[in-house]
Parts: sequence; structure tokens; C-alpha cells
Amino acid sequence: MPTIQDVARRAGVSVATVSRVLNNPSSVAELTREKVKQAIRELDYSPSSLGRNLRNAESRMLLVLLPKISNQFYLKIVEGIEEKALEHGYHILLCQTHSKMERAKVYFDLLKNQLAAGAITMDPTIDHQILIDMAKRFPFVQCSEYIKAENLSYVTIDSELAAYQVTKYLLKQGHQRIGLINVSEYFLYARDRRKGYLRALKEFHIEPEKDWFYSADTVSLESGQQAMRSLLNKKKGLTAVFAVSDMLAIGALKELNTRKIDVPNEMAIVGFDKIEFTNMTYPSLTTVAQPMYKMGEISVDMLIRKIQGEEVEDIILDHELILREST
Amino acid sequence: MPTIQDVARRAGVSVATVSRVLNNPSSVAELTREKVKQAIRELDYSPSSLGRNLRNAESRMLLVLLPKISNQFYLKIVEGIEEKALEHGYHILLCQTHSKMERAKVYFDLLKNQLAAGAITMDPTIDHQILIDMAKRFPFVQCSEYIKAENLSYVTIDSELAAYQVTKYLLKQGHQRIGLINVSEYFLYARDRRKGYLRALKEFHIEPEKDWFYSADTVSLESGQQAMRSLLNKKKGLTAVFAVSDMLAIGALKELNTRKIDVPNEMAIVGFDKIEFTNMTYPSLTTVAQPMYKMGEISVDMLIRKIQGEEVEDIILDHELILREST
DNA sequence: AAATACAATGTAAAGGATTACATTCAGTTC
DNA sequence: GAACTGAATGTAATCCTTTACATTGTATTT
Repeated sequence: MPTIQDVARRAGVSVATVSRVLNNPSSVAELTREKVKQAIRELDYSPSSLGRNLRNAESRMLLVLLPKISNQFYLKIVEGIEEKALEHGYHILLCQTHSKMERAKVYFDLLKNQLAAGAITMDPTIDHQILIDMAKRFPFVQCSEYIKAENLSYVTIDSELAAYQVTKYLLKQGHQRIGLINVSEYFLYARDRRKGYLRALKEFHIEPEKDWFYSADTVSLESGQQAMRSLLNKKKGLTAVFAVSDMLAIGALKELNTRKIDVPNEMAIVGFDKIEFTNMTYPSLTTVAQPMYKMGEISVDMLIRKIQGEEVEDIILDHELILREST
Repeated sequence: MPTIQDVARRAGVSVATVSRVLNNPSSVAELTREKVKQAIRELDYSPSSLGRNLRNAESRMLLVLLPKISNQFYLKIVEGIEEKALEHGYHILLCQTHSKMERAKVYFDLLKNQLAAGAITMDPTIDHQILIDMAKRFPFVQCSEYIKAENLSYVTIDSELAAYQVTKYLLKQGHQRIGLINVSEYFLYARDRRKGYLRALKEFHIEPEKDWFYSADTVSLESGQQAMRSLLNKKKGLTAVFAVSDMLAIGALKELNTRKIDVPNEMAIVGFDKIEFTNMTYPSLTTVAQPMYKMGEISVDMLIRKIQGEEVEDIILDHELILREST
């Protein structure tokens, strides 16, 4: 690999001049500039990022932390992140934690080692205290799930409101017994979505029964299926179910299909997120659209502004109820 | 951020000793070692990867090139890659090319800049000549789709055989008119799968008609839907369709559902890949399982061995026909 | 023509780590 | 006790780039 020295020698100038051609071309005379460029072409030289990063004490990598990439919800966000990052000349390090803290620590080390300049976390399972400590030392942005703390910015939607609207919509459709497939209430969005759901029920003077609730231990298709199975086995005459994630809803829908339960006539179902597949299920799934791509983009913008030392404000984006065949 | 200098000063030793404690502990006396470790703890020091990488002229990043992460097929592979990479102490840079060459070039620069140590490409759209040139200079492994060339190792499955088996299975089920939803034959896997399909038909003395073929321009759910729409509109009495990707098959299935065409009785359908969602469609999808996770793992093993200068052999893994409700 | 200004370029230090080579010193041998 | 050995540690060069500061030389001013 040629170095800047090689280029300098070939062009008959000093390394400083080559560096200037690279970083501040207007400061070197037209003629010299051409000579240098010529040498660069001839040697097919590209500056070593290693040297450059060391000297500038910077890195153009962003950590993207998520539990598991197989949850479609994260995909669109990651696409938005990657696109925007590239625009800013950054690259992303994909980090699946599998909800294990030791794994997250491995990735946090990348920040300590100065390999990554900052992090976007979408992993709600990360230990709060550790997250807070890390955010004191490094630029952090939370995407979707968040906790409130100093330096811990976030971009998200109003989960409580969305859940309220979804539930209200079901109630208006005449549903009286509406199940809830939730996840661990350790997560803020789980708490918020339950709150919204309860608020709507209360408004309609409906007292939910214990059997209407199911708490999935992972956000996966299988968990959704399991959830519906469990709800159905309790035979409480539910006529609609609200799942707090499309992954769960799709799994639940599969169970209904398998049992030949007519959707939406015998049982309506609503998901959350609007992942791509919700349009391909049978019937297609009513859901709440989160602006995932945009969330990704905004996360990057926020993070890069933080890296550059600017102050940023938390952002709550709009969601949208997508009515389709499953209700 | 504390540096090795700070640690040395605090421990009252030279930087060389600190470095030795870090990299070759047995070469320093017990007592000194403890002093240094103590200082490291007190300062919460972690060695800067920037300095380390520069000095060692190495990087522990692997490029992972794929067209678009939203094709589920790549997900499981990426999971395998990430897991295995981590095991070896490497991290992965996720690179979506969106099938655009200029985008691939941006990522290739990471190799030239010495930020990445090697690349795993799953992108069949990358210009062959450029790929060949890059592989001369940097460690490359192709996963799934591949071209044959010096230094361009690959891990894949036998697409021709798999397609042959799928088609034969359909024929044995009594299907006489079997459609093929393919993608651009610029891709080897597309050519191979068509070959296998044709070989099976030939064995059963069936001459396929022109109207049985559809070539999708992207591998997406919508393309699959569009494909089935197109095939159905030609009204050629097909009783089965083989889609070369689950994404296409799921889209096609959606179209059948929408038109209330009974699957598998009126129309059978087979996909390829065994992505997660194929088990959640209605009816569940018959498909060919590719060992994606394993492919990912093996790619990493191969790549790291190449990085270390070893010779590696190409690998063809086994596939498996997964019979489900759609046939 | 001397003094000054400024554009263009060069020299060398810095950034953080690793490591070949040099040095120190305690222990062994004769 | 002199000579030697080898373990433990230190010194300084190196990786590649950027940039403050120094230098050169030409153009402008008085």
C-alpha cells in the first residue's frame, strides 16, 4: 500500500503539500496540485484512515445497538440510519445484543477504544445505570425505546396515545372484550401502550379482566402464536386483540388462521409498527405506522450533532393508524 | 481519555512495560504487573484501538456487503456472520449497496483505507470486473451468490440441484403446468435454478411454455405479487408455481389469497430460502431451506483464514426441501 | 532600493500503541 | 571476586497522517 510519503516522493514535494492537496486544495498552487494529483492517481493512493483517525482523534463509525436484527421493526430504522450516516460520511457498526448485557459491554468497549464516535441504541434491555454512565462519557441517542436521563436524548413516538387510539377504534367498532398481547413492562413502551389501552377502555366504562392480558417474553412470531393460543384457551370470548408489536400480531394471526377462526369477523386483530409483512398477511393487518425510516434518519442527525458538541432536543414523531382487513 | 503514558506515569514504569502487561503479561514481574493493573483500573484505561491498529497495521472490521437488508434472506446470514465474527474478535460493518455500484465503491474504499480487513459479499449485482480486481488486493469471500475467479472464494448451495428437486417434487404430485417466478439471469443462482427446473421438466417430458415464466426485476414482496398477477392474467392453467425466493413466493401467495384462489388445491406454490415468515403465511409455505446461519458462520471462518494468509477451499452446503401446506 | 507582505512550500512534532534493541542488576560459575 | 548469564525493564523508532511554525521567494509599497 502506498503511503503519503510515496506520493510526496513521486510528486517531488513534501508530505505536507500532499496532505494539503487532500484536505485543503485551495492552499496549494494549481501546478503543484496537479503534480500531486497525478502521483496519487499513478500510485492509486488512498489515505490510511488509521493514520488519519489517530491524528485527528476521531472515528467515523457509529454504533447501532439492537436486540436482534430478526425483528423486522428494526430493519427500516437501520436502513434510515445507514442512509443518513453515509450522507454524513459515517459508517455503522451493527451490534446485536441478544438482550445480553455482556454482549452490550463488548460493544461499549468500541466507544472506550475510540473506534466508534457515538451510539444509537434501540435496545430496551440494556441496564439503565450502565447506559446512564456511558451517556455521560459518550454521545448517545435512544431510538424508539428510551429512558429519561441527562445526556440521553431520544427520538420516539407517543406510544400511549397510539395505543389509546387503536383501542378506541376497536371499541367504536363495537368490540367489548379486547385482549392485549404485551411484552415485559420493564420496557417503557410496554407500560405506555398498556396505559393507552386502559385509558380507552375506561372511557367506555369497560373493566378489563385478568384473562385478557398476555405478556410475551420475547418479541417474536412464535411468541405471538403462543400468546394467541393462550388467550384462546382461556375462552373468555374476546372479539379483538391488540398486540403491541407486529411480530406478535402476525404470530397471533397465524394461530387464528390455523384454527380457522375468521378474521376479522370472529376475531379482530391489530398490530403495531407497520413492518413490511403486515401487508402480506391474510388478511392484511391493521396496525400503527411508526415512521421508522425517519426515526433512523433523525437519530443519526441528532447523534452527529451531539458528536460535534451541539445541544439537541428530544423528538416525538407522529404515528398513524393504518386500517386494513384484520379489523 | 487516559493514554498508555498516563498509566505508565501512575504506575511508575515505562510505556513498554504497560504495553507488555497488556499483550504479554508473563514477560513482566508479578509485582510490577500488579502495579500496572492497579493503575489501569484506577484510570479506567482502555487501549486506543486507533493507536493499536495503526501500529499493527491491522483492523478488526469486516465488510458485509448486501443489496438490501429488507430481504429477510440476508438476515439469518448476517446473524451468523456477526456471531462468528465476534467470536474471533472482529466487528462487522453493514453495507447496503441498494444494488448501486457507486455505493459499493464507497464501501470498497474502506478496504483501501485499511479500515476493514476483508469483505463478505452477498451482493450479486456488483460489477464482476471490479470484484475480481478488488479480490486481488483484499481478502474476499462470496456468500450464496458467486462468480468463479482467482481469490474469490465462495460458500453456497447447489441451486441447480435444489431447483431440480423442488420441480420434480411438484411433478410427482401430479402438476403438469408449473410456472417459474425468477429474477434477472444476470445472477448465477437465477440461471442455476432455471436449469434445475428445466431439467426436471425434461425428465417428465414436459415442454414449458413461454407464458410460464416471469422475471422479477427486484426481489421483494411486491414483485412477487406482481409476478403472480401477471402469470394469472395470462390464464394458462398453471397449477403450481416455483418462486426462486421466499420473498417472491410470499408476495405471490398474497395475490392468490386476495383472489380467493385456494392454495394448494387450485394452485400450489413453492419458495426458496426458508426465511422466518414462511412459517407464518397462510397456508405455510413449502420451500427450500438454505443453511443461512451456517453460511454466515462459514463465510467468516473462511475470510479470517484468508486474512491470516491461509488458503481456503470453496464450500457447497446442503439444502433441504421443507414440505408444508402450500403444496 | 530597502522594507514589507504574502503566497507557497517545507520541517518536524504530535497522536497512542508496539517492539527491537539497549541497559541494568541479581544470581551463578569457576 | 571477576566474568558471565538471563530476567526485567527502559529507550526510542515506527506506523501514517495532519498541522503549527519556519522558511523561501516574489510582489508591492514607499
